[in-house]
Amino acid sequence: MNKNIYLHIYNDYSARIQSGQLPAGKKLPSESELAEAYGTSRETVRKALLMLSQNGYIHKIKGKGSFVLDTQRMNFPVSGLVSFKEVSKNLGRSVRTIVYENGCVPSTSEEERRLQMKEPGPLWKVVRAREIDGEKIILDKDYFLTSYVPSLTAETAGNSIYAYLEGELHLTISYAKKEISVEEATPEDKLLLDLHDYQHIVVVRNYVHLVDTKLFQYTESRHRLDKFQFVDFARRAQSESDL
Amino acid sequence: MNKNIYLHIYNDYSARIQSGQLPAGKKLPSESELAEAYGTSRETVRKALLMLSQNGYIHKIKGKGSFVLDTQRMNFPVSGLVSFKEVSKNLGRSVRTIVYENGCVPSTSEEERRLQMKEPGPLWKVVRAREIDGEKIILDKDYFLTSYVPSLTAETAGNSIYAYLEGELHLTISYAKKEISVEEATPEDKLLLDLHDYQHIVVVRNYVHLVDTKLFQYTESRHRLDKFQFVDFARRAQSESDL
DNA sequence: AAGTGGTCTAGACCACAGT
DNA sequence: CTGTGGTCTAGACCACTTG
Repeated sequence: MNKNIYLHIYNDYSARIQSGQLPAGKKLPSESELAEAYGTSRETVRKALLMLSQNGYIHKIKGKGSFVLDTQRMNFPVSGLVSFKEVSKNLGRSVRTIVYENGCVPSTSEEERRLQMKEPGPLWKVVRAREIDGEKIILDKDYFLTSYVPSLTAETAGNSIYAYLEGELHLTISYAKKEISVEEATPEDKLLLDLHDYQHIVVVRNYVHLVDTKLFQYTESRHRLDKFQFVDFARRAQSESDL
Repeated sequence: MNKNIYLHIYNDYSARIQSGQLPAGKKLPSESELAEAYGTSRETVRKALLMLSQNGYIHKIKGKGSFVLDTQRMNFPVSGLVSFKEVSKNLGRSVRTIVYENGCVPSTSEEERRLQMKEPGPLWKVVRAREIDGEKIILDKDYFLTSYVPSLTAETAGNSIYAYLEGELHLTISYAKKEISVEEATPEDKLLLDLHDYQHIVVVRNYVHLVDTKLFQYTESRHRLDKFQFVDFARRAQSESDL
């Protein structure tokens, strides 16, 4: 068992910090001590600590040590890909998913542009509303290239599509670009969501790429203004030329 | 000259990729080749490639190599700290800064909460509007703990505060938490910005920490709805327990 | 001076791609 | 089989912090 020791260390400490077992400000063992404790080398420990640092769990200070950050106040480090992050900020609420549409459709010109399609073709389209505490707050519109995702069952659409893509189809998602903007609410928004009198809506566009760098999914997540929140944790760049 | 070789490699390649000299899809030399070319070891090369990958410049595929990503379409990798990122999405526009307020004020209870102050005290407060193409689009409200920033000149407030903090005061910014939400426009927003008839405003709250993990600055950036855009580049997490 | 993290080395073995 | 990136090792020297 000498594989992915750094992930093991990372999981150990991220769990202990998230659970509050290690409180904010607490000093971690030194890198040498951790190396010995896990029976590994210092560089491997450093790899785990780098990840903890980049994900907002700890903070390293040269000459002093590594310290637990206040993750409670941080909510949690976002900038992630995982689908429901924006929603599940406050857990312990009743969440329900309503599937409005789930099937294969011909592409529109806008969808071709979003998915960088060279010519019109079929798309798998899923439209779902997320209901929280009895109000339909979020409209999720997902588009998949049929070459990767031939079809989705209604049951899958009602649950986590990501789990299906990775677990069943073995598609490996690699990276994504996310754009957040505010736009005028469309008639569709007003029809499918409980928008009250809001005239605008927060649009989160997600362009999802596979390991072969191919764009395979485009997702539009449309949030009611008052319920939207996005949290981002950012470290200062080390390089000068990074703008 | 054997220090920060990995930064050197990173700067070389990020520059070449941003300039378009290395086009999207181009394969980089292998890690061994790069190690020899730069007269260093493979692990050092890997450190540079990891940074390039995390900042959205390249993409690594096991068994195949490292490939340049389409950074044009990416706009640029955000999740940064640099102040004007949200604004400067489209460059080449006339941008002007109007300083409304720049001085020391007693703290309000909300400000004490934002800055985690235990008791009331003086704050350095800067209020500025950003005018783009003749319209005041963004209202920036910055608060600094006077223990770190005793004062700012009007000239500094008109330019980049960050450059002053790091260059002159030698404060090293380490990390920040950013929160994006949409709120009702205040009378102050309507007075100081060209809001048209928009009743809501996008609020970006920034909590900035120094290397000693102390929170020293709180910034509120209030954007007119229609001009707001946030772009984020996210890599898929390697760990399972990351939610 | 002792302890800490930051950087670097020169190897090694593995898993995966392509031939 | 060869070449690629992914992981790991057991050292080394440096810069910084603290006593």
